[in-house]
Amino acid sequence: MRLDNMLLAEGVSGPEKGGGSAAAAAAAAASGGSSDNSIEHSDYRAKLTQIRQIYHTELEKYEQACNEFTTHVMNLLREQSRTRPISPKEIERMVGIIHRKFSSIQMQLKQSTCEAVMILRSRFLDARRKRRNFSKQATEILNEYFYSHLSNPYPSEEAKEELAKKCSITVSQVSNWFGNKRIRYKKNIGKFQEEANLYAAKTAVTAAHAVAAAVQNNQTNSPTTPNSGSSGSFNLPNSGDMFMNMQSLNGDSYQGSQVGANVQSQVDTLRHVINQTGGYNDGLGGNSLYSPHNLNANGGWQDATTPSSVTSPTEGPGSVHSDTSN
DNA sequence: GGCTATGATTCGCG
DNA sequence: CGCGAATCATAGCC
Repeated sequence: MRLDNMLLAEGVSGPEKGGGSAAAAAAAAASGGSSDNSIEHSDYRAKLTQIRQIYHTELEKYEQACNEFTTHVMNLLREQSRTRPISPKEIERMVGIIHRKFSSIQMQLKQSTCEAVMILRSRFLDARRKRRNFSKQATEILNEYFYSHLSNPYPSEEAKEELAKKCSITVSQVSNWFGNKRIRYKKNIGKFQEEANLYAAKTAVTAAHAVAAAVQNNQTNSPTTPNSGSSGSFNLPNSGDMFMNMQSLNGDSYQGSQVGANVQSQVDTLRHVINQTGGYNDGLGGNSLYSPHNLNANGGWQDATTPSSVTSPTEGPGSVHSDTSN
């Protein structure tokens, strides 16, 4: 019945140890997915093997006991047959009773084995149980990308792969990370300000000089439209660089012509840097070009359409307590 | 032990 | 299908 099927599927019953491990591996692979983490799987397999061994030894024991008991009863009946007549029917009936009893015991064994397997599966296959924080290096790389693409923190499939490779995590983990990051950043920009500054400064070191000229040009050329500088509306137009959109690839592989494409993101970087240098932190007044507050206001990707519960418990994101280090 | 940070999952939406 | 939002469950810190 069903128990049998399940045990067979899990590689517990069925072929013995020789092919058993293969069956177990197949089961693990089938349920777990790809050959992602061999460590987990080998662990899982080991545990499964253990269960299988217990199951088989118990099963054997029961069978043996059943046989012994049957022969014992038979002997008893034979002895009794000397004193009273015993029909073959009666013997058959006795044997039947014994077998039924033992098979019900076997049933219980199977059931408990199934339970054990289920627990094992939930323990090992539920990824949430084995959550591990990414390495410091990995989060650093991810953060670098995130903050240097703050205007559009949606890495392309290629970029995700690249990041995944760099961080030695899977692409879906990268997606998860960015999903979490975006939402958590948006939820409380103030909390991430420090981090943003940190990474912005870090990337700025490498990127700023490459783009600074371009940005300055951009700004000096259009002093009348500060909003264009604020670049808040990343989600939309971005007109220019949308067409060239090549900001992905490696995040910082710019070949001459790409500079334009990267300007947008670099503006973010610079904004943070400027912020850090304490230039505009008092901009709360309203015309602060680069305050994240402003950024928030003009509907970027983090356009918080639901200000309801946010009401930043901390000070507003605008009040960046820049450590006035300069 | 409670708290926060964080990775993963789930669900609804377009 | 990718994303946002809510949620779960563990890690790590005090």
